[in-house]
Amino acid sequence: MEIPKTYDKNREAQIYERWEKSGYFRADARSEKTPYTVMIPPPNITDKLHMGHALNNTIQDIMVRFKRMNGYEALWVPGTDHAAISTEVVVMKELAKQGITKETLGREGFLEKLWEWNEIYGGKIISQLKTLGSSCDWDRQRFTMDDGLSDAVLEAFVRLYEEGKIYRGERLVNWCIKCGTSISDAEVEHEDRQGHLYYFKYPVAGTSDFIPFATSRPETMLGDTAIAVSPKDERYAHLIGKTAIIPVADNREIPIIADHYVEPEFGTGAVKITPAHDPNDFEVGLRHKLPCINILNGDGTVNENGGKLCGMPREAAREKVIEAMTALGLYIKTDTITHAVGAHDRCDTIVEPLVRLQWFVKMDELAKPAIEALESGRLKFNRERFAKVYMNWLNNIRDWCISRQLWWGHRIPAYYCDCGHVMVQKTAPAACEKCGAASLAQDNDVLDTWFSSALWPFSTLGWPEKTPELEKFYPTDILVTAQDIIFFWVVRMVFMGEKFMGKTPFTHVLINGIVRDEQGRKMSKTLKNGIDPLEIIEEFGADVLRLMLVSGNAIDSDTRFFRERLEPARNFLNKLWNATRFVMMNLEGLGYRDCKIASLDGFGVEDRWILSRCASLTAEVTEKLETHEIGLAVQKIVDFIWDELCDWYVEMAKPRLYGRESEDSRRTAQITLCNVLNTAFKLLHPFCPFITEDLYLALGSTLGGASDGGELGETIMRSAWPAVSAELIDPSAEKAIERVKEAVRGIRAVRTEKQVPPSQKIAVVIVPADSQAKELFTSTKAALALLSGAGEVSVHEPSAAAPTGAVSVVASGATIYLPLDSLVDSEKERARLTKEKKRLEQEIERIDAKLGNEGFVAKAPQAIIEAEREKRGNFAAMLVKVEEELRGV
RNA sequence: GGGCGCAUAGCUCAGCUGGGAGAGCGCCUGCCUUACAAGCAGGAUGUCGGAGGUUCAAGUCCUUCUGCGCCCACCA
Repeated sequence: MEIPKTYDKNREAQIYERWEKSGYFRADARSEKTPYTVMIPPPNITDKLHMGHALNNTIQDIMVRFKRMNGYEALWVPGTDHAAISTEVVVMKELAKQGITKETLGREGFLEKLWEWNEIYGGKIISQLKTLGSSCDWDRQRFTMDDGLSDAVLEAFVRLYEEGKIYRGERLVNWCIKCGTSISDAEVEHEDRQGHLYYFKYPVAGTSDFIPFATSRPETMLGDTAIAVSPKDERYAHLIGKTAIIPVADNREIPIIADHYVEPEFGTGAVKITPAHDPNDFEVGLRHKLPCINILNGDGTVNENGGKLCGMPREAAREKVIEAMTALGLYIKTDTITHAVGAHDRCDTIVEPLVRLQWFVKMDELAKPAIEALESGRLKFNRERFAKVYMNWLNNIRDWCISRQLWWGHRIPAYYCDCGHVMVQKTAPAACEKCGAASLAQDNDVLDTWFSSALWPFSTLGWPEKTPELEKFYPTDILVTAQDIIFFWVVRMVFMGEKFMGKTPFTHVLINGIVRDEQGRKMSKTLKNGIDPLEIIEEFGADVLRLMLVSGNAIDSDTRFFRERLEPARNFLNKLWNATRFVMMNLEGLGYRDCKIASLDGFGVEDRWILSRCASLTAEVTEKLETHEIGLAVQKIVDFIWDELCDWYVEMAKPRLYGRESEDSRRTAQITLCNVLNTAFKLLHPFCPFITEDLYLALGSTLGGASDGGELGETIMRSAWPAVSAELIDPSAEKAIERVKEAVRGIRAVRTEKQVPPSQKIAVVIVPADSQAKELFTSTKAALALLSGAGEVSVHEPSAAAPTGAVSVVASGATIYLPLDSLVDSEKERARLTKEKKRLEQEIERIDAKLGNEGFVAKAPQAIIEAEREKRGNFAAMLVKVEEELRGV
């Protein structure tokens, strides 16, 4: 049988295609099995997927595949997000290259372009997810703007409106002058920037007095409607109630008021109040019933309220105001300060607070069940600190501005009549229900993209229809996402889920870290440091990428992407490939059609050892996956396969496989290898789905195409997860093999020290510590010989005398003699044994100190104390042997 | 202003509920041993950031300091 020496990664595509064709990814709403549901965080159709998506989707796939093999009706719903503003910006940029603007195309024409874009990028994303191996149920693929989800959005909007939880009002919103739309608080990024703090003074009407103040935005003087001072501030007490004059605004007079918002220590202790352009001032304005003068247009230019400055951009207007005030002798000074300014997260333009008529979701009542969900434990985060982030946001939540002055998105279902009546309903009304007029205008705005994603866990299952899917698969089990969208998305899904479904949309939130570049920077388009997952998959295969992404990192911490980190992953898969290849080459004459083990009769101690280790591994990996400790789970699998299985057991089995021992022993080695490999394939399958499928099927067909209820049958992904077989766990076999390993390591070390080449087979004499050890070394003689490069191994009686002219190695179960004749140098032997003696004495001393400590003996757990005593006994016995040897040298 | 994270071998990082410091890469030595040189065997390397504390026992828990990084926030 010809099997290539390395795994062919190009087979991944075929394997995926077969899975898809066979319907293995489908979940059935009518199944009797317990559901396990995961909703993909729908990637934005702005671009193809990046490395962060690769990690995020790998984690989801691991959980889904794990649960599917565990007998759950596992459903992973895939889909994409229209990403309102982000996509609109990207498409506008593309169109600009052709000299087209959205205005020239008109609303209809522009939306057509966006749907075309969606065809291309939505498709790319889906094909990337498939390349990665994602086992999504593609029959259920959704898009946030498809008909069903759009209907859900309308339904949610109308219901919230009817309950008074959505309202329209003039509020101060974050306005992006570049995008020409309002944005939510969450979309504003604060950063410290250098700026100026300008000091001016206004004359106080009817007096010769002036009131000084500081501002970082002088142009807003045009919209000032008061000057506020602290009620406790004696300096200005006499001015309260008087009016100040704004010379640059046609000498408009504004009241001087007292408000606790003012900090007397900052600036001059007096603050100009511009309710239309500052959130604090807006609040002050409400308290004092001040007028609100909006001085800016949506594009950032000064409007008609700015008088002579009308039409001027905000920066230019600022200069003009400063000039004018200086000319009037009302300028005092300028300080340089660093202060936090808000910028739009999509375009980095400084956000302008503006009063606008917008739609809002009233958050106070909606937030309560979301807070309660976490407090009651219905909702859990993988790390406590993420729960804190979630809580902090909810406890300080403000109303959510949901209207956006864009075209790409769900258009707000509000219809306006000239008579002033407003109708909010799912379908356009034929006429005004109040005055009967037929000419109605729909609201021009669309909804914040997160409004539709907030409904994702149930809108994807058919809500508001009562579908069997919704009944079966909601609520979902786990949400895997990154920390940066806890407020944007996680919080909102929770309160919408609580609101419309009466249930928390998921029980576990698994926050994964960010994939950074090798310098630890975030991968971004501007830095051009992004790495395309497809390129990596092309070169190494999806299994290698997946393995690398989840290895060697805690799931919640950020990880750096190095190409060098791919190699260990590739090497490991190559190791597994070759180990399997080796086993398959040695299966001749087995005569079994599967690899089940009914009884351990006739199995060697090394067989029982590896089966025991494999059973422990199964238990550990299962437990780690249940608790979402993915990195720890995969590490255990890799260590087991490479170290215990390949480096020890396979080597130990060789003499038996090569037919140098009995036919029965060969068969038990074969069956053990098949059994352990089969388990290893399954445990590794969620992480590396392709290679494990290939090997599982190859091993199955070598055994004769066994078909016993799916085992080694048609696909690994629908096979049963290995059962945790407690009966296979055998501490005595594990202890025994540890003794053999210790002996082998001792011999190898001596060989290296004496520079005996591997080709030189040396004789080994073993004097076991007791009769049990004698039996052990007798039965593993051939394996030990192979592992230590020995020509002949003879096991003597426990009481046998030491051979002369030999190097001795004292191990736990035996003293081993290597008759190396000419190589033996008694000086060196004495030194070596003395060193060993010292080491043992130190160990014993350390344990004695511990056991001599009253506190330890009184308070430490019994098992810990016992283990220390046992170790001491072992060291003491070895010390006696070493001293004996020392006397003989 | 508030909150959080990180600091462990030359590098990148594991180390879950406290019980004798680990992996990969790199480095040194020797090997093409009939599965694998993408490999095998042997080896060197750490006051687990500093200082206190709790405990029989601290990389692990508490306090504090230092240095990086992140998030939230309306000081004009």
